[in-house]
Amino acid sequence: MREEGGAERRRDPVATKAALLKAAVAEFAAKGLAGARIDEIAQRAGVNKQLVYHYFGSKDDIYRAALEQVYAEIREREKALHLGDLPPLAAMERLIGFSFDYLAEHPEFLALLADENREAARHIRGSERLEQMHSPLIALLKEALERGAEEGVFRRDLDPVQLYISISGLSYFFFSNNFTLSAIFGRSLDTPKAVAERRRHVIDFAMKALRP
Amino acid sequence: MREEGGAERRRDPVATKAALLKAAVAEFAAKGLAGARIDEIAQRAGVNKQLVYHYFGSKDDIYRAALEQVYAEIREREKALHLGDLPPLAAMERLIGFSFDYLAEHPEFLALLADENREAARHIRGSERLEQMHSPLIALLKEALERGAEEGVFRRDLDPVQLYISISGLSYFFFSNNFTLSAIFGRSLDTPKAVAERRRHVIDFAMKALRP
Amino acid sequence: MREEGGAERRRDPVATKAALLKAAVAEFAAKGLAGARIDEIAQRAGVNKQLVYHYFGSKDDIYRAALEQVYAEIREREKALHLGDLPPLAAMERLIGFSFDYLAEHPEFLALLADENREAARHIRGSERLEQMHSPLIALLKEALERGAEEGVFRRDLDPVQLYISISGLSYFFFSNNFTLSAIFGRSLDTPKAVAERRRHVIDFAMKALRP
Amino acid sequence: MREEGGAERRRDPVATKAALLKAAVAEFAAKGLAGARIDEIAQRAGVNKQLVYHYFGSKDDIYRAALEQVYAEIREREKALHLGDLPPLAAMERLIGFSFDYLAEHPEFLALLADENREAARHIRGSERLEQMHSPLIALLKEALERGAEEGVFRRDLDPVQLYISISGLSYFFFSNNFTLSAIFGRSLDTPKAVAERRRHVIDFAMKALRP
DNA sequence: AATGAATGAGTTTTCATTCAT
DNA sequence: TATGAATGAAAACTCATTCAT
Repeated sequence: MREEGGAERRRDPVATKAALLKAAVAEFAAKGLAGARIDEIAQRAGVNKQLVYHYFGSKDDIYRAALEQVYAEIREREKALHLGDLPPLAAMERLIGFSFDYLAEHPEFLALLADENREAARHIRGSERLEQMHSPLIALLKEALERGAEEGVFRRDLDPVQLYISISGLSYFFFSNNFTLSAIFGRSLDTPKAVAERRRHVIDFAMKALRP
Repeated sequence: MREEGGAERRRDPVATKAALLKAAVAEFAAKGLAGARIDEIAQRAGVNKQLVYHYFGSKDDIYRAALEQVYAEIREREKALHLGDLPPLAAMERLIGFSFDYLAEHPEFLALLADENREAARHIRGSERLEQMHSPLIALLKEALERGAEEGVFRRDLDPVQLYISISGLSYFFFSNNFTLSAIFGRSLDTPKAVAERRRHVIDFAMKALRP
Repeated sequence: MREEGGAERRRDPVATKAALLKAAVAEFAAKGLAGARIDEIAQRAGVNKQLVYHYFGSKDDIYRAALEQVYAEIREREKALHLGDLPPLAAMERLIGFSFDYLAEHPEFLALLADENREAARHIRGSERLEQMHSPLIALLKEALERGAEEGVFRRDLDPVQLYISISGLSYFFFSNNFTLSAIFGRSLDTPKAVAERRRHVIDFAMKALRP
Repeated sequence: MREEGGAERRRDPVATKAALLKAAVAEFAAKGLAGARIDEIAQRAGVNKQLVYHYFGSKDDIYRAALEQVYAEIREREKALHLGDLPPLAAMERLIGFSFDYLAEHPEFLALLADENREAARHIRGSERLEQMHSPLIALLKEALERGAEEGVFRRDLDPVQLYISISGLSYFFFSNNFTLSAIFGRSLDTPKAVAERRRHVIDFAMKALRP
């Protein structure tokens, strides 16, 4: 009864660290870097506050670790899409759908990025690890674009990075600003129906834009 | 002998309040609601901290005021576009370009929205004032879409709200996540050249998607 | 009953600051810089802890202020001796006696200096104010030595700074190390009798050393 | 595979304890009792923090051990002077010179004593061991004074304990307050030249004071 | 209207110490 | 003997807010 979730854990550094990281992602996503409380992270993880310092060093350090964690997770999932094995149109549609679904299911990812950007990405700027982590994705996209152009189903003049930003942006803005958009348009955008509708629109919109 | 320097502004409520609001927008944009400091806002405005309470009531209250302020500004600018007076294609292109340019020039707008969304828009949710402020925009967009469909230059099946979100998203994500995108792609996206390039891509991408 | 000493004091910045400084001298003397507690200083002064930060900035800053305070006090007292108006032998004896008595009555002065020296005087190093404060004393001593040499009662080859250090040292060490000396010699050196005995010894010892 | 580097010292209690004690002397001298960190002591000694508790019991206990250690060292050195074998004048001069040189070379001795005195010598008060350790020194001094008085080179009325305190004080104050003295007199007292000059002054001053 | 003084409740971080192996 | 994990109690410092003028 002393812990919120997870097995009985005493003197299990690996589990402790993982629990802290998970709790940190949740807390930072919910309140941002400034609003998050170390106390709360420790409590969510069911351990003593000092362990945050023992394992991570400082609030900034565990924040950085949380960021790397969520990036690693999404990249992991993208890798599992096996885009290279699909025909260009199918690959593109799967990627767009995945981008949408991932953001729908991982609001904490969005929240962490938003905060990090306000601080000009000072925690991850210049991280070679993150850069290497993302280059395969761009390579895959590039290859799909080329194959599609070959087959005559895609335009020839698309930059894969710009395309990635566009695909992400169509979904991202809907989720990141879901509440303010709902407020200014007086229309609930977080219902399952509204989400499904948006999903269709995004795929359709992007695919149309790729036509030659 | 009773004052030290700076512009004469003692006993000028209107100017004081405006100065506080401007300072608040800057401070909240830079640090978020939790990270912002009342002290700092007062200092930026060159007045005593207590006046924040005098004029606005509380931190949350001045935050809400800052939000309404930035929304009012962008809507003001959109109104000045006179989209209704242009042919559909031109109107659409102007709107897309404006959305891009406004975000480029008003990073504080982005920053405020990001924070408000993490808190589920609790400060502006249900604000009828904001809703009314935005309905003319949607009406204009709807009308442009209809005219364009009539002329055969736009698809028929587009929802103006979805389209607005898509147009905004293509620009928004680029700016809101400019720093993290730069970091993961190892490519500076905040140079004038990168911004101009993105602008071209966004207009081109969106216009292509609207084709019948 | 809410304050330890001093008059009722609300919204009296000068009195508040003075009370804090007095409390700081006592606390730092008793526990050293590292051992002193800001909380305790505020409590001793009967005010809120935050006022320490309001008026002084930080723990180090109020520590520096406490040091300057005790130096100012001793110099004030030395000035009141009017050594220049006395014949050389009398002037010297009065100075030696004063040095002894002041340390006897101001253990906090010793304690503060001890701590500051362990930190290589980092708080006062290079303080022009302190240097200027002390130069008149050395000038007076120099003049007394010269007059005494003229009259044939003092040796000719004495450096006033060295002499000052010697005079101070004979008293200082007795007080600064009173407890450890008592412990290793198994002899209480803090009784009135022991102090009086030491006083006689110091004056006698120093005056003998000055003979030509 | 179980150790990372450094000298072989696993399972060598004597060496471990000595390393801890040496590290403790350095740490306590540098930061005082309150400012010293158990963690730091362990790290300086290259062992686990828990061993401090294993071998010494608590922070106070290892502090006490450090104090006894430095006292034992200086007494050891004094014993090696063989003052009893020298003629009175030579013995006295050697003792004065030694007192000066030892303090010059052992700043940690001074630093430890200063802290212990602020706490009224609570760690060593009543230590019979220390008292016995020091009585031979006083006996030697007494005997030298008597022999000198016999020979007519020293005054007759000197108490050996007072004399010891005076001799020590002349050197001690110079070193213990070297930094604050440098600051208030605007004159570097820690250069080799200044130290040599002070050494001459101290010996000269004390020897002059002993003349009949 | 405007100010500076003052406060209480936090917040990150530190640290001596104990536990489990 | 030796280690790293874990803890509870505090410490410096912060901050939104209220008070008195």
